[in-house]
Amino acid sequence: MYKLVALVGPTAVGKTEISLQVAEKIGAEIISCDSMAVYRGMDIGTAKPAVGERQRVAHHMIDVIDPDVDFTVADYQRQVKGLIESIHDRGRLPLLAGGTGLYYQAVVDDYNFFPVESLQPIRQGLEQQCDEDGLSHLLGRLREVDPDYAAKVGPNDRKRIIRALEVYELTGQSFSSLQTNRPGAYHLAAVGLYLDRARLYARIEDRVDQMIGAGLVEEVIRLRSQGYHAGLNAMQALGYKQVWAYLEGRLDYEAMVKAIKDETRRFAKRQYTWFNKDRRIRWVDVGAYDDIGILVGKICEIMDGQLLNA
RNA sequence: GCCUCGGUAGCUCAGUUGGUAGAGCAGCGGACUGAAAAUCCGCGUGUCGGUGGUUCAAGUCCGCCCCGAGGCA
Repeated sequence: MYKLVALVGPTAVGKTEISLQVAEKIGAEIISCDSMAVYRGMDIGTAKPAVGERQRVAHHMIDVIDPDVDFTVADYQRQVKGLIESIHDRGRLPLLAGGTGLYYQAVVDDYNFFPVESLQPIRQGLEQQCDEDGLSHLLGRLREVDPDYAAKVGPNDRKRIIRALEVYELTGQSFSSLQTNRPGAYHLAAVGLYLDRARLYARIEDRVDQMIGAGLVEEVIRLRSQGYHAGLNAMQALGYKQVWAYLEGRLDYEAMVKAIKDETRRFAKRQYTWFNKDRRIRWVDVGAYDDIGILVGKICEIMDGQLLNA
């Protein structure tokens, strides 16, 4: 069984520098656990580690595809599984570092994703039916083929209702019956970086201002000139979505900046909600340390302890 | 000094002829298996500036005080 070390936490908590130092100290390679850092050309708004930082420690799952390519949690998991193996083969440790809860969970709990050919035509058909007959009609159909999931999903959760029907059409099996996992798939050591809301929110505001100062708007203009459009999944990323709205005249400049900050704060809150659920994560209060070296030492100590007990 | 307007949730404000208060934004809690930085669900969080009256009952009426903005001297 492979060892897997994870460092998670909300956006702007300081993951990048801490994870670099942890990786250097424990001899790890970093596997980015970030759904938006996979896209090339989206650098400023995703706060990717700088090129120099990526030379300090080997990084994976950053800049792996262009923004108009479909990329899913299943793609992510498949690639990361391979990386964990090859990193161990090199005699190093894999450090899963980031803030995308679903991607983290899909790896550490080894979610079961069945193989499918093409899902877009079926999904688009369902989208169209939803527009024509209404979402409640689709929910009614879901009740017939997967009553468990129909009872669980929110009646307005269009994405999940459509997805569940899509899975049924693809596999002939109910969505809920296919949702299996293996929580003990790795020897896991997981640390969460915590910072109280007041300080985290102040950091978020600063960072958004910095991103804009560093040319976030110009980055989106460049993506637009390269032919990418606002409807892409990649462009739903925080910051990018609001800049597009600004460029298309749907938000004025001030409202754009406010929207990015507001949405980023809410995102950080959702990240806490997600990671709080995983009881294996040991939380470290970043705000309690003035010296990052001591903080890193503490994190490594916790990780060592978890790996020994595994 | 006098006059006017204002002081209600974190912010901006609403609050009929008196019946212990509600909107937006912000915030908080939760869910989450192929879009996840996505998507969805739930929750008003309050010395109504202070104080003394009138009243069965005061955010609403009266007195005094405090604070802010403007006006007149």
